[in-house]
Amino acid sequence: MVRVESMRRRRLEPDARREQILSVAIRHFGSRPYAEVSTTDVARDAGVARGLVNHYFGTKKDLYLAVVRVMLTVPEVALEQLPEGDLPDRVDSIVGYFLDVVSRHSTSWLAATGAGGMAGDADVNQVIAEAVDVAAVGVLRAVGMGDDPSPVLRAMCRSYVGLAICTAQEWLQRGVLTRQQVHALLATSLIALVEQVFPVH
Amino acid sequence: MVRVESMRRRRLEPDARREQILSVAIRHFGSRPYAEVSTTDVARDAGVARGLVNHYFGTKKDLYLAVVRVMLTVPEVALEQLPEGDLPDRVDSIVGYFLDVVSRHSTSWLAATGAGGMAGDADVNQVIAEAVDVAAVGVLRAVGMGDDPSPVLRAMCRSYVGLAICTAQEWLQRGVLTRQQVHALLATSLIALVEQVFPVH
DNA sequence: AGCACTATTGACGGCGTGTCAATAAGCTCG
DNA sequence: CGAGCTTATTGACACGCCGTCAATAGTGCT
Repeated sequence: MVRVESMRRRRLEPDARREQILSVAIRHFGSRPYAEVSTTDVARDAGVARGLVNHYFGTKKDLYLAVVRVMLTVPEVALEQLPEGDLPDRVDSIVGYFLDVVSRHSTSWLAATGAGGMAGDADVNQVIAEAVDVAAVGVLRAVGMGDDPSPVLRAMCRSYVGLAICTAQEWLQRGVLTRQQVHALLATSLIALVEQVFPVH
Repeated sequence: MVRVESMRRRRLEPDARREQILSVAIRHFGSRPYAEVSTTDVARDAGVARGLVNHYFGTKKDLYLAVVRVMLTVPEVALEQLPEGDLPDRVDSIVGYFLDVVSRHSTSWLAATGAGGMAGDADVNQVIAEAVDVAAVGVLRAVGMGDDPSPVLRAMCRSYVGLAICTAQEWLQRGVLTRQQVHALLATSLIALVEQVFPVH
């Protein structure tokens, strides 16, 4: 059952080989927890010696970091849409867009965010923290407090992004909340923050 | 430099030995990420053969689960205080109590919650999810919607607990927010949820 | 003192990981 | 077309950590 290509060594461009291994790693880390994925599995599925994985992505954790980066950079793309209208409309659009993105590729997104921490590992936390921060500034721009936000404003908005992540996890993993309920919760929370908490500082 | 007691075997009651090993494990897992803690370290610091750790707590993950359970059961104690007064007063008291508990033993709490996931491990997630759920029903009781809350109400309040956890992490790990700002954010968010989102369902 | 119970040990086998010299695939040039 | 060179790729090595289990030795009891 082994392919003929795997009998003979195939020599690929470094970029192509790296991309191929990365895709296999994404599939594995997306469906199983970190500890249950071995670099041997990834190498075997990629039809490649295990040492090559270490050659392209140093350690196993580095490979995992690359995977998480790919999984989290997906939502960044279409934040360029500038919603017009008053505050409730803009909030509705940004919340709806977030729920769209999250529910589309829910499994990988859940794997990336649910991996939040990997038992307190510093590097993984930093990658997720950066993604949360860019999402926070995106939210700030969407609600009209965009240009050059203060550090405290950014921090508060990071907290809101944390709420959004937790609520989306609650929505997707357990089935108890409907999308409408999730939407209402996130929208009214954001409006309350923008109107009552953010202006004070 | 080795203690005289460690030269000779010491025989302890199972409960005492288990407690001793657990305390050492708490110290280690509280200061280092999961992967960087070996059962060899724990056993050596406890002055005990490594096999004994496996004998009391089956696998390494089971030991870690016991540690996380201890770290998370701390906040449950004094939720029995029933704050009287109108909604803002009750919200203020519950938020202040939460921030007190969290800031008191911040390191272990951060280790337990920041471990949120351990890279998607099912068992660890379930332990944290249970702690979040009991916190959610505590919040619901504190705000007066306590008796027999519906599943959707519990789910929404779990989301709010997620916001509280993320905000506390933001507060304790980075230093950008003050306690007053964190308090205001959590209080107004909870009030908005109670007044505008919860009643609809 | 001798004995039985059991807490405790130490070694064994296995797995996963990171490293590094050796190998061969594919391109270039005579 | 063949020799040579670059380098992508391999395979084996050593190390560390984990779970298991029979063997060992504390400790109380008769």
